[in-house]
Amino acid sequence: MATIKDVAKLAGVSIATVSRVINHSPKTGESARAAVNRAMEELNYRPDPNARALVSRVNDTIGCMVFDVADPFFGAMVKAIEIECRAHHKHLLIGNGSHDAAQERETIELLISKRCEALIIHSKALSNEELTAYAEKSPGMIFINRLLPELPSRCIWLDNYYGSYTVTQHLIELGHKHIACVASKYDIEDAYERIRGYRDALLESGLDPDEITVERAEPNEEGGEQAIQDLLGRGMPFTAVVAYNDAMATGIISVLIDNGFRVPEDVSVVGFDDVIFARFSRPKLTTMRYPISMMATKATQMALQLATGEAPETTAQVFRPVLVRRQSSAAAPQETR
Amino acid sequence: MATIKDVAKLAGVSIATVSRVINHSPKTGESARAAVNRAMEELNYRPDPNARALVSRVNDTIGCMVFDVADPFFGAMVKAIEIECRAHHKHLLIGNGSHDAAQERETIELLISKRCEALIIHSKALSNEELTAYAEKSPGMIFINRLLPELPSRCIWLDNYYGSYTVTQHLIELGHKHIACVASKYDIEDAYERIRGYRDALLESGLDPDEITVERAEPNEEGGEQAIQDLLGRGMPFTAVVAYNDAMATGIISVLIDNGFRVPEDVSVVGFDDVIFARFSRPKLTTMRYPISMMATKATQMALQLATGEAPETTAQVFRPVLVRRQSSAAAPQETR
DNA sequence: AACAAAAATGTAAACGTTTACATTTAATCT
DNA sequence: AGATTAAATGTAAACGTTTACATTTTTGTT
Repeated sequence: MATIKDVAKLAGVSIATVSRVINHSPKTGESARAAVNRAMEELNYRPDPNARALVSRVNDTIGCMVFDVADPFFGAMVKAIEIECRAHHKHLLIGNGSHDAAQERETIELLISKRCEALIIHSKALSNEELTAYAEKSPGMIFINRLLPELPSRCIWLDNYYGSYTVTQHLIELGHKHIACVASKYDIEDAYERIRGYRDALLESGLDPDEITVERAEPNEEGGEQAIQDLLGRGMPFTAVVAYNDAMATGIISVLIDNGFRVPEDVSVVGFDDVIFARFSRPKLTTMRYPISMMATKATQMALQLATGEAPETTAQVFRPVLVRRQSSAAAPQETR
Repeated sequence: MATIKDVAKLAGVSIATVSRVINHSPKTGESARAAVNRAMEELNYRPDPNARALVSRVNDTIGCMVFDVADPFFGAMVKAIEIECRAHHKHLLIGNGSHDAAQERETIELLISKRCEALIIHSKALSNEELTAYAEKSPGMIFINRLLPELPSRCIWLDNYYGSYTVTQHLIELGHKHIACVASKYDIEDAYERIRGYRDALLESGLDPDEITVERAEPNEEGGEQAIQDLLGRGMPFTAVVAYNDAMATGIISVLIDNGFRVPEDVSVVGFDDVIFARFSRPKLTTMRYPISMMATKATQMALQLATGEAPETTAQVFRPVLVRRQSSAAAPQETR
């Protein structure tokens, strides 16, 4: 592979001039610039990013850790980051966290040792303390879907409480009195917040506190199936279910239909996230739209600003989900069962 | 950030010794090794990957281009690659192609100029010639879902013809006589192959060639919706639809149900790919499973072998999809309509 | 035409590693 | 003990860039 020296020789100039042409320095002459460009073209020259990064300390790379790239939610997140990176001519390095503390740690360390300029981290398994420690060492690190009390300006956060409260409220307005909640079994803050939103909505509308029913499971389709089976098995008389996310909602609906319930005529089911397939499941899912693309775009911009030394925000960026009414929620059935 | 010199000084040895310890060279003494490790620990030292790559010419990075990370199919693909990378302690650089020739070119160039050791490319928009030219310059480049006539040993390919033939055959066995095909509108080989498989299955079972009906659209949910609307509008009396992929199948089912058809009682619909949500749509999709994870894993292994100079395969690796029977296909209705 | 100022170019020293080769130290053999 | 060999360590040169500083060339002024 051709080096800067080859280009310099062919163009009949010094390597410094070549470097200046490459970097669009204003102090290069017209003729030299043309000769260098021709030589670069002819040799199919590409600057070695390693050598460049070694001296200039920038490598145009931003790193990203997500729970699982194969999950549509994170797919949307990565896509938004990729688009923003492309716009800034940055490259995107990616790793999965898999909700495993060891793996998250390994992935973050990897990204750091790669000297990424900016880092966008979606951590589920690591403690606030550990993440705060990382952030203090890495100036361009931003957390998405996390709210670190020590470092709010580095965080992008969703108002989960509001979301869960709103969607529960929606069901209450439809006349439902027996509303169950199917939550994630993991001990992370958004899970708590969503349970809290559900609970408060119920309480504030004067429903019997005994109606509060929370079933927890793995936050995917199988988890949804399992949770609803448990609920059904317990003989709870619910007419609506607030699910932790769309995947769980899908599993819940699946089991419900298999057991002879109609959705939404007999039971309403609402999701959370509004992932790509929420629109195409049957019935189409009523859900809270998690503005993950916007959030990821914002995260990338913030991370990039941090990397260039600007202090973009002084406070946490919190986004609000919005209710998307589709077909899986409807008025409560008459109390005849 | 600490450098190797700092470590050397603190450990009281030369930088060469530190380097040997880092790289687990066998010729280091016990005591020196201990001292160096202690110093590295104390300084929280991490070797600069740029400097390392500059001299040793390896940067432990593999690059990957897909159509769209947010698409579940590619999510699964990227995940498999990521797992394989992790196992080999490689980092994963990623870019979208977006089915746009200019963007694909830009992304590939980016990956090449980053000096990735291995490259896994899923190109839709670039010609065989252009891809072959890239591959000849980049020793570690592997193509997935592409069959380059000049470079079969660099390709991982799915037998699309077989898949489409098989699933059409499945419908024929169920007694269907009026089977429509909804294909991708893009002029890429797998689209052709799938149409060919559908057509041959029909022909070989002695069905009237006039029954061959191919509607082409964007290969996503909207495209499926649109294609089936057109078909419905034309008043074709079909009882089954072979869709290009699961997303289109989902859109097709959606419109069909909205128009009062029952799936599969009135119309059977089959997909292709078996993406994550095929199992959770209603009715569950009968589809051909595209073994994308296996293929991506194989691609990564091949790319890595190529990068280390081994010539792993001499012929194209072709995989076969397998029929997954679920609920969206059933026996043809009696001929009473 | 001579000179100053501005513009263009070149020289050489970094950047943080790896590694061939030289040197020192330790171990083994006579 | 001295010679020989093996093991451990050090020295210094590369890798391909960027960039401060020095030098040359061009332009403009008188």
